[in-house]
Order: sequence, then C-alpha cells, then structure tokens
Amino acid sequence: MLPIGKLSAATGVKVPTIRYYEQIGLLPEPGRSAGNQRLYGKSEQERLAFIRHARELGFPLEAIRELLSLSDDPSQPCAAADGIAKRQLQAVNARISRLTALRAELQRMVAQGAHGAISDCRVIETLGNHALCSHDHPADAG
Amino acid sequence: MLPIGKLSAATGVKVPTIRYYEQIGLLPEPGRSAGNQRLYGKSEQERLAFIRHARELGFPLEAIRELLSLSDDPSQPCAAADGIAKRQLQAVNARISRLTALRAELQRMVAQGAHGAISDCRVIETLGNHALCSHDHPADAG
DNA sequence: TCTTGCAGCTCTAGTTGCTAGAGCAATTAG
DNA sequence: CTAATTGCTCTAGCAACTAGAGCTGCAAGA
Repeated sequence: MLPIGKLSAATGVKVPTIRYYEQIGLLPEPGRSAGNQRLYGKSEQERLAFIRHARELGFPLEAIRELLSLSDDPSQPCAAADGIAKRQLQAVNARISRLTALRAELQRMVAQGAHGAISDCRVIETLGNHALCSHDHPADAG
Repeated sequence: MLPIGKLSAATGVKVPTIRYYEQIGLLPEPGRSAGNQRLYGKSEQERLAFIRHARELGFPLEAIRELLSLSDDPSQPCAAADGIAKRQLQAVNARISRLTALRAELQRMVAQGAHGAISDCRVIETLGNHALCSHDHPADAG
C-alpha cells in the first residue's frame, strides 16, 4: 500500500493532481491509514497510469472518464473505445494542420527581420493588417 | 461610431469577448452614448482587429499586450516585437512536433481496429500498459 | 403613441485541468 | 525525542473566455 507521495513518484502524476482526480471522480476514494492518509493499491496505480497515458495523448478528461467506464465493464464492445480514439486522432490531425498554417505565416513575419523602429516593423504591420495575410484564419488558434 | 454589436460583426470578435478585453485593459474604455452604450471609432476597431489576428496566430494575451504597448510607442526599436514573434514561432514548432509524435501513437492504436469486446481491446490495452508504447511522453499534451 | 423585440448593460459564476498557498496533523529519519 | 518531511483540508488562482440572470435602451411597425 503506497501513500500518495509514492504513488505520485511511481506514476509521474503530481500529488495535488491525484487528489484532484479523486475529487472529480476519476479515481475512487482510496482507503486511509489510521492517521487519515490515503493508501493506494495496485489497481489504483494501474488506473492512474492509464489516466496519465491517455492525458499525455491529449485525451480530455471526459473522454478518459468514458474509456474508464468502458474498461470497467469488459463485456462492452470495443467499438466505443475505438471511436473515442478515432475522434482524438482527428482532433490531433486538425490541430496539426492549423498549426502548420500558422507556422507558415509566422515564418513569413519573422523572415522580414528586425530593421528599424516600430514604425516600419513588419511584425506589427502584418498583425495590424489582416489583408496582408493571404489565408483566412479559423476561429480557434489551437 | 459603432455600437458593440456592429464592432463585433465588423471584426469577428464576440460581444462578451470585446467587453472582456476592455475589462483586462487590452482595449481602452470607449465613449458612451447618452444611454450608456459603448461607441467605438476607427482606432478601436483597428486595435481590436490587431488583437484578433494575433490571437488567431496563437499569441497569448500577455504577448499581445506587449506588442500593443510597443506599437503605441513608434520610436521603440523593432527588435522586441520581432523577438515576441520568434518566441511564438518556436512555441508553434514545439507543439507541432509534440502533436506529430502523438498522432503516430494514436494511429498505431486505431490501426488495430475494433474487434471483439473490451476485454481484448487494443485501445484500452495500449493506454493501460505504458510499456507497449515505445517512446516516452513529455509532460504536456499540447 | 404604443409596443414589441432585439440590442445593450452589469454582475456573477462556470468552463478545463490543474497549481499554489495557508494552516494544520501525521509520519519518519537521525 | 526532535526536526524534517509528508500528508491533510480548504480556498483561490491561472488562461481566455462563455453563459446566464435580470435589467434598460432604442428603433421600427401598427
């Protein structure tokens, strides 16, 4: 049985984050020591490792909650979990293409270089004049 | 002189967002009509367009605040603005490479397909077992 | 003129995924 | 036995908005 600090070290999830996950119901309330300190077993550690890995892959906590509830019921079909992963893949792809377009524009801005005073600064001018920018931007900057 | 709704339509920034920008000091307090409604002129509209464009490029509001204060003083050298843009470009590059790595792992997960029940679901298994994943993940999922 | 209905106002609270701090109790190392 | 570390609860804060309540302003049609 590990106290929270050891669990944190073992999984790489910070202590307040573990307590936060418990608070929002991603982790079950663990047993306590005589002195009221949380004690975790193997299954909680695995569950937390699962959460951590999914977070690293960019899954939002709500998706992780759904994946956990699926895996809590092993008779469920796999398709739901697969769908969640596919949505996440699509989201990542969308963010990559957004960012690639942004990079192109930033590179154009920076390539002009820093010459004189602000009054003829390409960076400021480019940002101020949307017409100088060839493409149109979607709503979210990713 | 435009009321806030027209300014919103003209710039593509939502009405509550405009008020929020005023509240945090990115936009000056505009003049008001006899009935206490905000009225905006050309310069505020340009300033807001600048903010919007920079937000679309992913600049955080603090960087935008700095760019605005630079452009408010046209005798400042351009290098500072250039540095901000370069930092932003680096941040975007970092996020792209993070996301590209994540995409590879998600693609591997999804490529296994949805076969039977959760009990032999590749997605769940991959997330649960970090050892199955060849690379190590940095802290932030981007 | 009246009235209807949209637009605007202020204020508070919620979102996501944590992080930081206060002020205390428990445990552990020396 | 004491000091350092770890743990506890609780509240508040971060970015960058978004949503809602409950009110007022204003323009246009009947």
